[in-house]
Amino acid sequence: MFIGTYYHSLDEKNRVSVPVSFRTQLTSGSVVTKGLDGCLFIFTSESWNKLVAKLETLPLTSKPARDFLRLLTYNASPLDTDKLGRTLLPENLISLAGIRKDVVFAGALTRVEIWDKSTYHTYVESLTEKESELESSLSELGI
Amino acid sequence: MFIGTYYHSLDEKNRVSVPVSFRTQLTSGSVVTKGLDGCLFIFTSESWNKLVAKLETLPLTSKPARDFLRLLTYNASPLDTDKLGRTLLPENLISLAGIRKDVVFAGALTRVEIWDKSTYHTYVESLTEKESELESSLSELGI
DNA sequence: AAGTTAAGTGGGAATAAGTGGGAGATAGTC
DNA sequence: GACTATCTCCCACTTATTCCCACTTAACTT
Repeated sequence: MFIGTYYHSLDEKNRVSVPVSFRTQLTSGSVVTKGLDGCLFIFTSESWNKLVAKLETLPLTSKPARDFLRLLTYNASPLDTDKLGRTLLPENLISLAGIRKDVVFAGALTRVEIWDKSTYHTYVESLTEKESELESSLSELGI
Repeated sequence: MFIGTYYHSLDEKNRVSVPVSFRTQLTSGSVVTKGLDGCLFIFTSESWNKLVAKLETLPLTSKPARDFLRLLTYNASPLDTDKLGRTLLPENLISLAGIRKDVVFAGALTRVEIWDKSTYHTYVESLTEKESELESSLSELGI
């Protein structure tokens, strides 16, 4: 289970430290890819394999299926860490998430999200503003 | 499993480097052929055999089935690599995919897709535009 | 409060990968 | 049968990536 927010910085070689408390769970086989709302998702190998199993059932002959598959796989990259706990973010993911230097790691239970710091703050502010709307849509979901 | 995007260039002898992370999986018996949406497909011998098995069950009397089978088989070619990890792309596949010099290799789980760089960017932009529609398919898959 | 330990960041060196060119061999044609 | 052209294999150079080490900062313990 991933919770909490951690600030780190990207160095000139596109390396960033993975928060210590996430490291034991992000074992070999974890995958980082394009997420939603402007962030990146890190899947554990377990949750990534579940997703892959579903994606592999998609028919080759369906255009929307191909589009969808490519959206997830083209930008995916294995999350490897060096022995100091850093991972190398691919250029395409850095630009997709608009990451400059300051990076935010945020735990979202089953996955970790990576944000550019300023994008993150803008998003969190918009969350606060919409809090009351959120409550009503949440009750519809039965929470 | 193939994931990620890699840029390489075609030299004057129509050779192109296969991304390192794909090489161990693209063993002898792999096949490159005309793909869909303007790219080429590379299948591993395993995924190629599965596809062939499906194609063989298609009724001879179905025109679309015949068309699809011919599309894949007429242009298929074994993917051989030299000892530096380069493969020679046949002329017909190069022109089919509109490849000039800059080539994109993109992993799509069971297959690798080869794009001309500018065709690739055009396609990815079109993907971005319909991203919100595609996101709704996420929930259909239970993601 | 100070020392010790763990974590974050930066730089440099070694290694691997990408690209281009050349030489040798084979096949086809005159 | 010889010459030419094409294709394939091999080598070398340049660029990129990865690994390793050191320094700094922060946190925790005594």
